[in-house]
Amino acid sequence: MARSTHTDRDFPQAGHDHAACIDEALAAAAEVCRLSGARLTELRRQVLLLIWDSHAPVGAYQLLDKLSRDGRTAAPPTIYRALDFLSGQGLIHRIESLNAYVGCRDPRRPHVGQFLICRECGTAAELEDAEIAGTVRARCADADFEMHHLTLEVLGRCPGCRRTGPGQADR
Amino acid sequence: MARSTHTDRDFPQAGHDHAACIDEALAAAAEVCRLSGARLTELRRQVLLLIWDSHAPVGAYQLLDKLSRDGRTAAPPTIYRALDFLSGQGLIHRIESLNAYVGCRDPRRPHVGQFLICRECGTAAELEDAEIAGTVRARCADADFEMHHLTLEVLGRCPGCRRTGPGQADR
DNA sequence: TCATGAATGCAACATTATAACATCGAAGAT
DNA sequence: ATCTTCGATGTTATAATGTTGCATTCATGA
Repeated sequence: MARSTHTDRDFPQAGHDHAACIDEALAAAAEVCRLSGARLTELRRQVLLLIWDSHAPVGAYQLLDKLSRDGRTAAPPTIYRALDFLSGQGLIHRIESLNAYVGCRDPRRPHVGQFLICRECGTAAELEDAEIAGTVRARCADADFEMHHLTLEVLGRCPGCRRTGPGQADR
Repeated sequence: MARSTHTDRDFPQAGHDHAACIDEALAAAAEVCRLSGARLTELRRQVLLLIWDSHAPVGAYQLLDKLSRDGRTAAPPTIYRALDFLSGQGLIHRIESLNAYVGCRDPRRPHVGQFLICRECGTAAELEDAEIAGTVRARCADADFEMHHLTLEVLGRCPGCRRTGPGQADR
């Protein structure tokens, strides 16, 4: 069966051009906020950048540490408000099974996130697969259940870590 | 499209015979533990019962309160150890998006849980749909990703709550 | 310039989960 | 029957994650 409409971007490779990811994320964020009339303040922009440090989900308190290291005073509400804003704009997703947050690769098109998350390197890839979403919707319809939000997270081992050998520790 | 092999039990109805659910859960638990050689102690049995108070996922500290009301002294590790044991035996599932725990309806057959969770009444229904699981596995294969664990949780509104009217508060 | 409301700073607190170590008790070995 | 052993439980403290409430600042439009 065809891969249907999932994103054309594959699992983030070790040596990819991450600066391009960051540039794209910032450009998309600016556009999304402009269209929605929301204010992408310096703080919010800064937090978004910190989240985009890598493709691995980051915890709220890790972000707090990073903010502090950047010289900004920050208490938990600071970061949680920024996270609320960013996720409200669809710029980031929360990974429920890790209590962590990751940048969205396609915020211009609203969608529910579907994630493959590597236990070894921490990297998360966003799937956004229409067939999965469709099947889940169909099952909800079967059950007469009104679907509001889907959480789909697969934990496992990414292509890169599989190549580097089998015996690594979890994280 | 056919419903494939998902469980024959539908969304738990308001007036169903819950005593039967409890009996079945206890019987299954006894059998599972007997087969695995694990010890279903009084404490663990008691916690399992408390979880089966309803089909709504319960938080660890709610369980602690219930245990205390039952006259048993209990600190957090008590409950978390029981939860670890029960989920290790496949007798309960953790709902990541709620930080809560719910009884498994078919512990004899190991599986990954897929849940429909009602925001209004809290009730969770376990799907265990082979088509969804198959599609997810296929996407992982496409991405050369080694799947270890799937978390699939749909938040929404259950048939019963839909019938009682549209304007209820979340929970 | 002023009024307004959103954004941020800040202190305290609530919730969820784990670590470390002591004690108890069931089950088999002697 | 008693001992030994190891898993299960008790207990205290603490870590990790998230929220409430209120004061202050700042951008924006009247």
